[in-house]
Amino acid sequence: MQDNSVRIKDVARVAGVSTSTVSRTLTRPDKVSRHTRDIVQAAVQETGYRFNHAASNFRKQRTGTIAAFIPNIANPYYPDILSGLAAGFADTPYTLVTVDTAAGQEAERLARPYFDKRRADALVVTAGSLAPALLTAWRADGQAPPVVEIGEGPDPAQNPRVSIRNAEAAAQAVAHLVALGHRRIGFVNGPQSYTSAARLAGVMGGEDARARVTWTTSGPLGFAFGQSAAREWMGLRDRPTGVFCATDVLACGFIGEVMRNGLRVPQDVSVIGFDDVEGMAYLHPALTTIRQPRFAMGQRAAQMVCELLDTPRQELGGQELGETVMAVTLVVRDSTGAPPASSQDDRGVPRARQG
Amino acid sequence: MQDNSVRIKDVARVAGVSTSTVSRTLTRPDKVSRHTRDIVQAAVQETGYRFNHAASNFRKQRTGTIAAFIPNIANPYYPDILSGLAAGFADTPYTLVTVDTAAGQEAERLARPYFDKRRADALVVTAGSLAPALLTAWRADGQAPPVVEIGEGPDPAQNPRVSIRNAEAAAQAVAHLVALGHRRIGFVNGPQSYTSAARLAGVMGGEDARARVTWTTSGPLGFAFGQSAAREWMGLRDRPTGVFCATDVLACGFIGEVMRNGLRVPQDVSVIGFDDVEGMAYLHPALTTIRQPRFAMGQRAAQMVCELLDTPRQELGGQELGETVMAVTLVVRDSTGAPPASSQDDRGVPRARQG
DNA sequence: ATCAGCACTGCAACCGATTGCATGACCCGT
DNA sequence: ACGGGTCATGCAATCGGTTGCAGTGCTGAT
Repeated sequence: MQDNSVRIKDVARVAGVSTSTVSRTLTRPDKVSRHTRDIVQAAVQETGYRFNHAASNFRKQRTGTIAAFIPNIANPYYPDILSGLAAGFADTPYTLVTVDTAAGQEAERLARPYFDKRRADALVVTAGSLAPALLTAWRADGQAPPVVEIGEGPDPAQNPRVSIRNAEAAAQAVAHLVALGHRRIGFVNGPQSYTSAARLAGVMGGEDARARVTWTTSGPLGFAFGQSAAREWMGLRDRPTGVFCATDVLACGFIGEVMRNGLRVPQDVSVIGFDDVEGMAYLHPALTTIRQPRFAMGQRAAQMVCELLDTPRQELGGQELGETVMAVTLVVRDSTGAPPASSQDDRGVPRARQG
Repeated sequence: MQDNSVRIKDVARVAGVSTSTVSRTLTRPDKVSRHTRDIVQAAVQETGYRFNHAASNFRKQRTGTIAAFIPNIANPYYPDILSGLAAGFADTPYTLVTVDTAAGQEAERLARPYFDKRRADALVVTAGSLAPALLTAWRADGQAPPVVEIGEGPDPAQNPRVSIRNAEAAAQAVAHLVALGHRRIGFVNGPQSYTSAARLAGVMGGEDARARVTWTTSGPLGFAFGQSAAREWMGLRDRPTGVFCATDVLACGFIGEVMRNGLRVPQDVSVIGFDDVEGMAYLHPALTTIRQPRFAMGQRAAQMVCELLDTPRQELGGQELGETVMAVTLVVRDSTGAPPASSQDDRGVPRARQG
């Protein structure tokens, strides 16, 4: 009843039809008459046949694999993206393979092999996982499978992409601080990248926002740099009263260090993060942040991949899918508030000395 | 020079040998004469041939895939495990596929398909990702690939396993609190599982430790339950002065809520976590915890998988590999300290009313 | 009655590497 | 010089579905 060596030909024998018919019954039931279909299905039951994806994929010259590159799996930004991708591929025949490129450090060794149609049917590359130049070069190889990008990247997009408006979102974060009355604002940015450039542009965007941003710094994503940014901030003469961190993780490291030094958040300094990563709502203070719909972004990317793959080579495939831009949300929690009283009087351009 | 349609037979033609020879040159160079090998390798260069793993795997009736099941990818416990696994498989022909089983909720749909040699060459199942009963049942299927377990599980181990001594480690955490002078100790445990049972056993292990544990609770892993545990704790009459949380995430949620209510850590309550998850060292206060060597555990598991797969069916394979037990480390940071003065006098069995 | 058109099914080649078995060359001991 | 052994290599079947093409039978229109 359920031997491990049941093949399509065994089913065919039992059903008294050819393997072609069994194959068709399994993959395109509409091409087979109702009668035959029933017979074959009964035979499948009787034999305990289980479909062999590997063989099918091989014959079809596909892999059934989608590779997703992420810069650092330890960064809590990615789990939701991956869940979204997984959800998006859940009812498809595709298997998701996640590759941590160590922020691109190991890209040559780990990612390069996937730029080959025989290794993956499509690729999902998240911002920061691969130098854009490498992506372009490898993508041009001819052997490369289609790619879908997630996050900020070169404009216009070379591939279908799902993203957010980083500049606008960053501006929104700054606006939140300004609305609370902050007149000296700091910005802790991530390392040089399209993403950080966009966010910086957003922060510096408005005439009057720019005047209020008195301090910016940038460094590697991760708690450690949040911590050093806090140290830097503490050493400042006219400390910004509101600090926007380009990432919740940075914000978390920043807040921890600031509090360790006896300062209070938001009484002494307001901090707003970005991403709305898991857990930050449970800290004290709960982190105010800009939420990215990461799950939905992953899911949408998966959907794009499927469209790309289902669409026969009729058109350029990629170009038509274009870019899906998702909305972010300001999530106000407890890490932002009015600036300390001593700086309440400040207006416009910050003064050189604190009152 | 580099067409996408270069196959082994093209290389053979260019080299003037048979495909068998090319294949052997590629996979078992020692079976080919030095002379021929050079010729073939030159032909490989010239043609730009790239090996087709899918075809190779298919012919060899393997998949080249190792599936790893984890309960929840959003839990910061797993990234390091996955990195370790990835590192362990880095120089092997295996591809790691990560499957989030939603704590086993979706196991039937997501994990079951992999219990089939045609889907994966081996499985890595982490504690909590799959009900042990399902694992046993599916494993017995005959079609199932070998599995390696990570974490606590049924004793004796049915499969090769890498683990830590959860009971001892938990006892160590309690001992740390006791050594600091705590006489009323609380334990916030995870949901019912082999892991939580072992930790509870450890907590309750010693005669005198048991007397000191005045409160235990258990619930789902995650920040939210850490928070509710804190609320529960705050409502207690004779609050434990030291609390051991079975997970850093629980500890984090616990501390956040406690501080939000104006209490200080460790001045008012000491909290020790478990795992040493990323980021917890940057919080305020930095979390004292028991470190699990997660990366090494993943790496060791990968190594076991390879041994299992390399070893021909000569012996039972699994049984001989047994269990690798790794050492944990107490990492003392700032979330634990002496109990508050008001409870310093407490000795031995806690009193019913606070002095 | 005839035939185009359609629906269904079978035949057999095919995806690309692997490998058991056969072959031929050559070596060695007796 | 011959039988047995070793080494290197080639032949061809094989892994398990898939699919282009051809064949069969039936319907409906003329």
